[in-house]
Amino acid sequence: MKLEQAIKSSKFRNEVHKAGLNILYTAWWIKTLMSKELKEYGLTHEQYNVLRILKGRHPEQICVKEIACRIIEKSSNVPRIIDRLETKKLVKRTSSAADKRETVIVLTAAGINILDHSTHRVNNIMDATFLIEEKKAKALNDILEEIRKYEK
Amino acid sequence: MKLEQAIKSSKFRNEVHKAGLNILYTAWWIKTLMSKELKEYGLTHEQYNVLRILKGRHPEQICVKEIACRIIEKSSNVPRIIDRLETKKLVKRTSSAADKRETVIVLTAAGINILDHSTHRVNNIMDATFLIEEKKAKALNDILEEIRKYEK
DNA sequence: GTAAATTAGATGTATGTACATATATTTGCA
DNA sequence: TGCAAATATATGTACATACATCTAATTTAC
Repeated sequence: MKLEQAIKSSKFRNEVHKAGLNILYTAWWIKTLMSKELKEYGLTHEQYNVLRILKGRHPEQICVKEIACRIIEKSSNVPRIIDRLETKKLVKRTSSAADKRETVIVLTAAGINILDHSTHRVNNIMDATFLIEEKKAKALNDILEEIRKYEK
Repeated sequence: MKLEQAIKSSKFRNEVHKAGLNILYTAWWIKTLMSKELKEYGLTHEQYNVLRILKGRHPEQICVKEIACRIIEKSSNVPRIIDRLETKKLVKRTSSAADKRETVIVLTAAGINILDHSTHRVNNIMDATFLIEEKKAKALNDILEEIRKYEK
């Protein structure tokens, strides 16, 4: 869908301004698409993101800070997301022996299981919806990274 | 900044998968950038978005449903955002005479004033940061709209 | 002409974001 | 060595999101 239709507006200062809004709208659209698939597993998009990060290092335990620096939305409150994953017994939280300030987290068997199934579903929906050539995806990645070139 | 650095990960299924994460990360980055500027005016990104929509039709009054269909994040709870704008006396809320189910909203003088100043600031920061050619922005817009082609 | 269905908006709840502050632990240096 | 600064995480608060439910008003359908 064209952005003009999606937000019922056609007044943009220029293509660059439109691009900003288009990125925000597309991000909302992707999150909504993923969240619909994750709902069946009782997971939110953010909980899924944390589980994926844990999977990347499994069976190693990783600390809260390390999850925080890998998460997409940097201002997420990681301890709170872990609270909910712990309640659902998808992760186990332990105080680190090496540094008692740290809390280390590890996936449980149930966590691995739910992640495997939900990842399969999420990948399928994305592959079926995100229908662009690798070449265009590469061009998109290059432009996004050029935009963020002066990131502080 | 490269996405690999931003999320400390370099394992993507393919360029298309990376593009999805890159869009999500860039959207977070843009919102954070804008929110920093808006903070000075005591506005959140979402409140700003609603004020902009009202400005687009000013001095006409528009109803809650119409704001909702123009907003970027479609699942926003518009009545609640309006609550906060009303408390700050930036908008006025009235029951519609034509259809008493509707609530119509209009910007106050204070609302117009704060919007003018904050828009100036937001546009400046975006122009100074989003440094890409119109041509590339156009290419970006085309690819994003191709991704959303099969939007339900 | 009235009852049922639809629509607009308000409100409730769980979760997340953004940011400030508190607590415990570790580090670094005088 | 001892104490201030830094670090890791937890917790508190205001606001937003996602979604369900409720109420009032309007439309429709018979």
